[in-house]
Amino acid sequence: MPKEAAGGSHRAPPVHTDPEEVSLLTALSAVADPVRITLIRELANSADWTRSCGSFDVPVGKAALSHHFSVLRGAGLVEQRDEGPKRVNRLRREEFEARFPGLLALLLADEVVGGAE
Amino acid sequence: MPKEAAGGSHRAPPVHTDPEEVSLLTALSAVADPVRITLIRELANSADWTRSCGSFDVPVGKAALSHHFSVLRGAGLVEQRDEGPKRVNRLRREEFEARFPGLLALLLADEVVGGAE
DNA sequence: CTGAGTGTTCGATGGAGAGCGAACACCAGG
DNA sequence: CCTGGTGTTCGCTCTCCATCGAACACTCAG
Repeated sequence: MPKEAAGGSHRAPPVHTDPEEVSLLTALSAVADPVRITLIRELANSADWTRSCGSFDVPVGKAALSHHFSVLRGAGLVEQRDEGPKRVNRLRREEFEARFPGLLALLLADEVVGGAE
Repeated sequence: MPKEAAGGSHRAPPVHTDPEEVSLLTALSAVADPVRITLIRELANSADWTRSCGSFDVPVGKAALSHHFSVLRGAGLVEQRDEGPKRVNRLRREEFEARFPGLLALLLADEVVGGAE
């Protein structure tokens, strides 16, 4: 299936989902994963649009990482923008908080204790 | 093996987990399931100790149902007590709220409200 | 004691999704 | 142009878990 280039890579606009359109189950499922929790926390500790997808310290390959970001976008948790060859991220704090009050705070509040912070 | 001998007509005691000892991931995983969400909601709309396990309207057999209650106990969400041949339930509102503030409210708040369905 | 009702456990099955490697597409820089 | 860095997609594997049917355990009412 020789497919045309078009839909291929990260030059195509990232598909975003509005938090308002996200079901509760989708949000909970997105958030019930250790890797994604780590991503959200690291993202929360960084300024908006400063973290590229590859700059996160998680023990998975980039294929899985790309999948995780796709899930986070689908849950309305993360917004992405292309910046040169990189794709930078932003946590949708207020929008997500408006749809699921307290959930994001819960994820960040339960930070791992043990020093580096 | 020391067994509760004479006169002791006791069934296997339900194993409960204190919400304080529950990890965030465990709680989120427990809650990220449609059947268990239904159970929690129905339980929230009933008085404590008034609902037996079989009295819930969910489209699963009793084997699966028993498993779901086991998960809910393990997440510190539900407390059970044997009452005659039945096992009646209670939602651990305050205790769970203390450990995961806002989470229970989120589950109940989203009841029939429209997001994307 | 016997039978009905209730819930748990066991074994097996099916599907969802998390993971990887490789191939591909895009961008910036030499 | 070609190269290195970045991220997405595809095909595949593998593990986890939700589910069921059947067997078992227990309590209560006749």
